[in-house]
Amino acid sequence: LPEVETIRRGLERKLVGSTIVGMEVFERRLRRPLDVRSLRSIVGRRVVAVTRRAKYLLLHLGEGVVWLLHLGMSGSVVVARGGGPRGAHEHVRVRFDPEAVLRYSDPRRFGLMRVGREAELVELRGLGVEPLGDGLDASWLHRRLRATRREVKAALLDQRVVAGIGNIYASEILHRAGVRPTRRGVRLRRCETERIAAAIRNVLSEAVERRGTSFSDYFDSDGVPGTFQTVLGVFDRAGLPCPVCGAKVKRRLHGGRSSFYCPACQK
DNA sequence: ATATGCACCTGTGTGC
DNA sequence: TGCACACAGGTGCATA
Repeated sequence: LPEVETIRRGLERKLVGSTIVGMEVFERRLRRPLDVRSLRSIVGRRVVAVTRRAKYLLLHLGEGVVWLLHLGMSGSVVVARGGGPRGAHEHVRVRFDPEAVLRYSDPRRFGLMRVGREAELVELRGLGVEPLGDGLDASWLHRRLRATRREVKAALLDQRVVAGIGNIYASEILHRAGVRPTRRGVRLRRCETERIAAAIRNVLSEAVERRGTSFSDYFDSDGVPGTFQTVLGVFDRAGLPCPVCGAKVKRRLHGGRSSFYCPACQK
């Protein structure tokens, strides 16, 4: 979410008020094949607003038409003045007036791009509350987490509960809250769910301020990396000391995804 | 409801 | 240098 929000702000600044004047599709095989005809239908429309829902970007084009983008694991969107040759994994290029070029690249092709009416975008159905909005109230989160026997890390990654927490931030949030990723929701105490609720807001808003976490692929719509990787407490730090207590950070796999935690700070 | 595994892809790092 | 393997920021589906 912090990465997507950073890109949203860049697109808002650069594209609101601009008109789409051209589109080239180089590769249609994303997670779902691109529907080139409906994509091309946005040529001639103007960007009215750029919003975000969970990890989806919505470019509002007037009359209820929305251009929906998801960056998957490795996607990027860069907006610049000029074009240049096609990038190695550049799949779509869109030209705007006044002069701007948006380049959508995605090496792993797990991303998504489609056009539709907002109410009809099935991808947005069933998403949970926005973690930086008003919906994330501590009492509500307590009830939701206590209502499940799942591990709390799995519950935080479930986009139907809180929409937008990814694997980096799930580990960071639980470290900040002092709760092990393997704890069952139903076993959490009130004070713990309160700390989790506060950590969700604090970790995500700090990561937004730092313009996201950059390891290798991610950069914003100016091509600039984020800086949250410099303040990570546990993520990708297996064997290194916990910055809070100095104990060695551990890594474990559940369901094919890594969790990182401090065995001393997190109970 | 939940857990698990796998599928979709390419790139990178590691150990041999 | 080549090779095999594990793993990577996400989501969706099939199966128990």
